[in-house]
Amino acid sequence: MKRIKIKELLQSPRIDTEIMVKGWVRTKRGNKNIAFIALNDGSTINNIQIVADLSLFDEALLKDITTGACIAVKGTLVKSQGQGQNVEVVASSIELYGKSDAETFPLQKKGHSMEFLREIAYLRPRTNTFGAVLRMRHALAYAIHKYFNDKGFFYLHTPIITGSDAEGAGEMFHVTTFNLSNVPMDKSGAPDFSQDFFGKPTNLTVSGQMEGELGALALGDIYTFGPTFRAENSNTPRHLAEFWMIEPEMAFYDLSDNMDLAEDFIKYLIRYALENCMDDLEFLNNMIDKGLLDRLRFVVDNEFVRTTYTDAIKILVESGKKWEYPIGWGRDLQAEHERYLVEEHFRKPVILVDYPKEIKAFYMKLNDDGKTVRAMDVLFPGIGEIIGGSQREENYEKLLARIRELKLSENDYWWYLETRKFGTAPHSGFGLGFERLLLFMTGMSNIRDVIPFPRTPKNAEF
RNA sequence: UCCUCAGUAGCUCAGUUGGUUAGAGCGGCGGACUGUUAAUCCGUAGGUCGUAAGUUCGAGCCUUACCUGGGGAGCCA
Repeated sequence: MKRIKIKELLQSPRIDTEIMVKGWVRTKRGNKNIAFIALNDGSTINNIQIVADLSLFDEALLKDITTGACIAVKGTLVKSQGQGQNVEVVASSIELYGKSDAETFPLQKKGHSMEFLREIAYLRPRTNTFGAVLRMRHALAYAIHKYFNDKGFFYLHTPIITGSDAEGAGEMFHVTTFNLSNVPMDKSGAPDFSQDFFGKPTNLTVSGQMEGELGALALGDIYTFGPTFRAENSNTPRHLAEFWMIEPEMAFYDLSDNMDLAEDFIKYLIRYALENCMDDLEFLNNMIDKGLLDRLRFVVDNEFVRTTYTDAIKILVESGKKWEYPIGWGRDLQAEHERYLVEEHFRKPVILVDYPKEIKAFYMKLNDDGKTVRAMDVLFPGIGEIIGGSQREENYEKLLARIRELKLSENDYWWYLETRKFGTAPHSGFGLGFERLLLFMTGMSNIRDVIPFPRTPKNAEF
């Protein structure tokens, strides 16, 4: 007999048919005559109730059916006599695949703290919460590919190992095959990378944007979706050393087109989740964050506010509030400022544009005022900046001038500059941190709990 | 990296001005119960109080250092 997934079983239950389900025991209750087993196979957050008449089964077998054990059950699907579920399986035979010693199995029927579950990351996908989060993570990854594919974007695979310093965006992990206790040195006493695997210093990528731009200037619209790495000693609920990033890059898009895409993209993803992940969203709404569904619907139903950095500064000054960090034109906005704009002043997602060039990256297109660049940050309630992007500087001379102004190495960017020599074009793009998106979409509060195996300073277990 | 709070049973926690033998709930184990829903009821085992040093007649409690974790900040996505 072929196994049926619990999700399918519950979606279109065929009463009085013989079926077989396989999964892991969540709970077992009952008395001397009858046992009720809540079985979950990961296909859905919902369990199927297995009813076992104790007189039909070996006592030793039933004793081994404990929380966490894996079993295969054949039986008849019937309407449930009890409250709490519509259908249940009256078992005719049970096969035990894997025992789960009750004294040492760490998961209980009751809830655990997120901190404890993080220590048993090899088992936490068996919990309702992590099952829901991981199913949503999959659904949104799929929705991202579907969104871009349907719009004619091409998925570009940018390198994980790079020889360039990208935009100087933070500390990088070195990639080397050197024996670290015996590194070859050159005459000046520095490591001699000409003897290393790639013949030069290499790192794990911090962004696929620059390679993405090359793709956009050939294929039109591209996106990347892959792992990125930051070796910064950031110990916060919003940072990972290894995280996944989505970076679309579009030829012929100006900043306004870029904003339109970013807003449409995020709303599409939320709508996709509301239409396809409701079981998991309802669970998360009940158990993790009571405001989750309202907040998701609110974002879908409202236009994002678009305003300039300069106007935002004005609003912050005129608010009359006392700030821990000073406000002033030319200073970057701190978390407290962004939160005020999003959560108190506008009470909506906000897109800020036209930042001072001094506080943004060299590749952003200079505005006519000569002081600001065509940058955009999308700010969300709770998590702050969820998207950062810009129109890119496509003019060779201006780009080169910025690189020199900031005393960056021209050699490092030679290939990036070449694209501005041969058929340059206006283009734009943005980056979205996948786990930050998941924080918003699931209501989880720590980024370590929306990725299966988090990598953070001092933590690379599993 | 900085600030701050915490670390006591498998889990979540309580533990009085420093004082004899460190407690509870849940979970586990044993038992009861004719359909349970985080079942219920009775019983029971389970501890190097994060690590190291110090103060003291005496430390879970006070001091110092370190380790680990939470929250906030910076950097950022």
